[in-house]
Amino acid sequence: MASHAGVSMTTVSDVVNGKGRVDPATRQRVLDSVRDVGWRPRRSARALRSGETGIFALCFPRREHGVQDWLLNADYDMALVAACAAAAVDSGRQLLLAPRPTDLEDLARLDVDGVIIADPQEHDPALRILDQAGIPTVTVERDIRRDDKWWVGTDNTGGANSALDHLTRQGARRIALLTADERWSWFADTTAAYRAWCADHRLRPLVRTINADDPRTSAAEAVRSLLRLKNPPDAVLALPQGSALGVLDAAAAAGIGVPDDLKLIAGIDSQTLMVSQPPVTAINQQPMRIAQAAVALMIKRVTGDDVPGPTLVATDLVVRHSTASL
Amino acid sequence: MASHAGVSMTTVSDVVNGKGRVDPATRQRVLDSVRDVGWRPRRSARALRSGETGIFALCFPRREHGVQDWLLNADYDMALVAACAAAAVDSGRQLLLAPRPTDLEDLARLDVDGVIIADPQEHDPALRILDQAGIPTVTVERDIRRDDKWWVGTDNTGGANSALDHLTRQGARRIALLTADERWSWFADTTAAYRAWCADHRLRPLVRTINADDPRTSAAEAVRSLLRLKNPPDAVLALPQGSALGVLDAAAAAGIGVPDDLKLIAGIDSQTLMVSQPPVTAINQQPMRIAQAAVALMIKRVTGDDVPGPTLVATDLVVRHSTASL
DNA sequence: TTGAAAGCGTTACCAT
DNA sequence: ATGGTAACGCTTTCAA
Repeated sequence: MASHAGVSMTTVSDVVNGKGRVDPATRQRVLDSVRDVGWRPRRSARALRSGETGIFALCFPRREHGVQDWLLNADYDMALVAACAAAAVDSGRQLLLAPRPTDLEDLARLDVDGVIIADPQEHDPALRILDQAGIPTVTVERDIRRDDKWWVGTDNTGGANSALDHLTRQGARRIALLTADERWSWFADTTAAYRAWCADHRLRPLVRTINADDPRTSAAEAVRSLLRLKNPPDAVLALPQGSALGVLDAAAAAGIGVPDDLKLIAGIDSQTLMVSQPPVTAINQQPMRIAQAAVALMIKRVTGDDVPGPTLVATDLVVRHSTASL
Repeated sequence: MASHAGVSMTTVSDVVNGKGRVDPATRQRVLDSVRDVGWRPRRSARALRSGETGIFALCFPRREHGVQDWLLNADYDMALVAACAAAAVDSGRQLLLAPRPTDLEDLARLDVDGVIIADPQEHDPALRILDQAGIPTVTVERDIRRDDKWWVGTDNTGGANSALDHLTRQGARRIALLTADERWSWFADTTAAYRAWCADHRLRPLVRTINADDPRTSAAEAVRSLLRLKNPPDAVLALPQGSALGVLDAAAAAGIGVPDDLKLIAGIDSQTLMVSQPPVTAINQQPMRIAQAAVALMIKRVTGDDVPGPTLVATDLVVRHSTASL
């Protein structure tokens, strides 16, 4: 390449990196050669030289069923992935999709500038390994056992409050919560917010923990039992992805009308909730904003900027027919 | 690292690469040092040396609205991404998510062993650039203007035939097709298959091209006009993602019962079709198998193996209530 | 069984 | 304004 243009490697490097010290004529000659030869810089060589790969990794939890289903099949995850990739590209970087690193072997493969961990579990082992290896990490949602400011998360408390207030405004007097495994901050924080809200309003909390791996069926079961209470709920906040459909199933089976006899809000939005009968009001967790915030935070972390604390992203209540007042 | 273990770089390299020539004792000593020092090989250095990055890129079309929505919001794409990533990892590689390269700048950033192009358009410019740069490429679905065997695709013809046969078996006599821009092979091939099937069955084809960017509304409009025909269809095969819901909308608005008066099959499956009223029979395009095939093909391409021709993946008809017979 | 040295492509530094 | 050289961390080749 250098020889084709009749200049030194240094000059080529200066030209492609826009260093001002090259003579305009030389500069043009080099650029022409670059086009002619079809030359392009090798990322690996640059990475080796600079110590930076220009790549962030996004790691989803591994499911137990096998590698096939790393990613939850939720609309939320799709938006998160797409927006992370877009944000990475906007910053001149790229996004690698990887499974959670579980051992040093995995780490060896994962030669990136930073790792974004989606939905960390309590004491997430991947985080321990990454910390140990000194790889900059940012989590999407927080590891509930980790004291750390490098995370971006949904404002679960605000989301819960706006949902509960909305239900109250629509006439609900006894609101049940369907939650799941509290090792995830989403469930833990929202449940805490729900209890606090109930205390504020002098209401008795009505919480059922369901199985997030089989949300529809287990939500339906939970609602069936709730409806048999002597003082049954007139509204449900159904957190886990997919659980709202189970609530609809149970209501339909019991001849309970939604929203007339039972109002319903889903804790996370998805396309199915727009199509269901009736369409279900949902908390939009703003995956795109979360993704942008995560990448922005990662950039701060790798460039050495400090941050005062975690980033909270406000939710947005998408009102649909399942919470219409009569 | 080498000095910590008291051996040469060569030996370290041989140990971590499992070359058999090292003495077991030495080997163990090196492994211990690796653990102690927390050393891990740098991918960039290996890549520089070997010329292989161990990374494949998956490039989705850019939408016009901005970088935010590269990925279509379909379940199909989600599954494709996840399964490509999984397949890449299974082969010891990793998957990078990138926008379509549009110029040489983009290519410079994209230092990967191969690029998987999802849903190429007619004469996709990204393919031209990649070919020009000599970067191995595989497409998911085929560029209809490209004569090439390095693609994996859905068996659109088989899918169309099984859908049409199923409709016929369920009593349909006049089947309409909703398709879209035939620059995509999916629409082009399925439409051709539909016409051939009609010819075989001595039926007059009834085709409407709708706007895939606004599928629900434009499908509803198309169906509304179809229902006004003197000889209206009693079944619809609605190809574009989301169009089946528009068909349901139009039918409901016109007081036409599905499946009683109008049977419906969606050309691509999604979660919403399981929830809609009624649930809609759909062609499962097997995104996971497509993804596995794409990565497998890419591996063949980069390792120099030849292939006889493109890979076709069979579809699977998921029967739901919208095609029940009376 | 092990080691020394060259070289992958790039950029920083020091010379000219 | 430009060039030479070293160095980034690894693997391959050749030598001991």
